[in-house]
Amino acid sequence: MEESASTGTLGKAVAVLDAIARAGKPVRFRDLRDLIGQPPGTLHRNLSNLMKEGLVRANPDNSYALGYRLLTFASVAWASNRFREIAEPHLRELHRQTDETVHLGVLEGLEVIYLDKVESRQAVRMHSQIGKASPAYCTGVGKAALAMLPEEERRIRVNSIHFHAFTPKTIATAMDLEAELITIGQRGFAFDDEEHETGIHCAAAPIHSTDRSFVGGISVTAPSYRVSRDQLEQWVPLVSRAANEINSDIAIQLGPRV
Amino acid sequence: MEESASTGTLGKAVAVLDAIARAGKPVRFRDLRDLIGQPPGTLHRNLSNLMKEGLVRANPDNSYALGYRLLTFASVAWASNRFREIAEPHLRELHRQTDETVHLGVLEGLEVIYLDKVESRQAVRMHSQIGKASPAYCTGVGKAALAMLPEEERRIRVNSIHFHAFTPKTIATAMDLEAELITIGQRGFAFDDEEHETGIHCAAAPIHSTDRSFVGGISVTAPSYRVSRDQLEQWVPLVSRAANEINSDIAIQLGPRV
DNA sequence: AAGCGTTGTTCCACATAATGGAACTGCGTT
DNA sequence: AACGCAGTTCCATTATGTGGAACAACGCTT
Repeated sequence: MEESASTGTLGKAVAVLDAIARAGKPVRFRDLRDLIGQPPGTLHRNLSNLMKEGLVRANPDNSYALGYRLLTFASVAWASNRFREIAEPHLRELHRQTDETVHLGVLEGLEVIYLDKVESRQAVRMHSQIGKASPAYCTGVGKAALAMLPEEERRIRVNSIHFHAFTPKTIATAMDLEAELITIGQRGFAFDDEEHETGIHCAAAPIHSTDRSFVGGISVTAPSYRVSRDQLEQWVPLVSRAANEINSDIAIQLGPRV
Repeated sequence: MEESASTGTLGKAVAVLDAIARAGKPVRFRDLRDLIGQPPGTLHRNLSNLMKEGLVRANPDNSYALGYRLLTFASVAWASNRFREIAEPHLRELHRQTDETVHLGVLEGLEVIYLDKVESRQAVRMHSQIGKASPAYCTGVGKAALAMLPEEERRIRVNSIHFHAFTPKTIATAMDLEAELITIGQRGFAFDDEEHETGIHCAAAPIHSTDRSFVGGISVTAPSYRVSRDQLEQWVPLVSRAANEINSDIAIQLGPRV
């Protein structure tokens, strides 16, 4: 009963996009060939088609980068996203209350994708993180979101994670994560205690559509040297309240049917 | 000698993405079917594949929206873009000098895609416009960029434009645009005199890679009621200087070969 | 509440488009 | 100048997408 049939031709094209994205810089033909193992003829045609569609861009030195059309698609995806729109005022309020960086993220497979961000120091480019994907198992938003999944679904996902210890405090086994998620599910909020990046911790709370087809979370993030664990814990009610308000706004605005 | 072969399967998948993007809001199956004319079976499979790849997302009410993975691709595309990176300090400087909104855009076919923006009033969401596509023929950046194309290429593009008079001042014929572009090419800068949106005008200057495989521009935009045409003209040297500095930085940093 | 029209889903014989090995081109290197 | 490798083109084979039609699910009307 294997249901996950391949996406055929499309999957191969997306694999090319993904390889370029993972590289994080322009890649040459040969590097791509090694990364995804497509024979030269096939890869060449894929790139050629992607370029015609504006999804890939060739530099004059025969290196390839992601195309500008992806920006346009993302711009629309972002602007027309209801969850983000509904959450926005609550992010601002939470930021006003804490004066620290507030994130909104959504769970996509095993990753959290950040949909929005409000940060104290506007000097840093605001959109630098929008769209960024991070592992769910070592981020506050990610753990809060995972904890909201139905038990069966949660277990499947947890068991397919490839753990990497980003810091000494990273939860690095399925068993530990499972235990942590149960705790988070019970108390309704999560911490990231320097699990992704040393010196950065956060408090997070889950948000979700009523049918949980969409799960995500919000968080308040701060450097450990400036904000104590105690302070973080004192913010939990604020974070939880914001999350609850978002949840209820979602339930109201997207209808009980959703 | 028709060279523009179709992109086959990929093209049809992208047509679906494009239709959803154009709608600017979640669309239902039937609407998509009408928009792109794919038979139900085909459309259903395309959507199914796009969803498996995370490029499309289904709402519980059977409407489809662009997927979160597009945000991630765009995030990488934006962060790893050298032109944007090189231009950034010059945008900031131009903003400092004028205290008005500064744009960086790149020409993609017949459209300008905005890569960056620095605006005076930070109250408005900064990334609201990043990735946005606008017609080239009625924007300052677009006209400046078109004017930099080799004559033959420019004429081909101008002749394939479908003009729409957004305002009474919009240039709406290929002949008028051609004349305007020649003028712009000679003097080295462009204005948008309320041609896209009544009450908004701007001064722009072209930027380009040395081989002109990439053309774009920067602009200073302001509402007419607050900034006079005279003021705009006085800013032209600043805009031109910033553009020239970007051009020379590009030439240096991306190498004479590029 | 039943029936009907609309909307979305599945299936399968067929046609088309993708595949990839191999031969080729051209650029950079010694 | 000749070598080697990155990148490109070609084409017979094969896998994949195609779309009509039959089917299922939903919601709206009577």
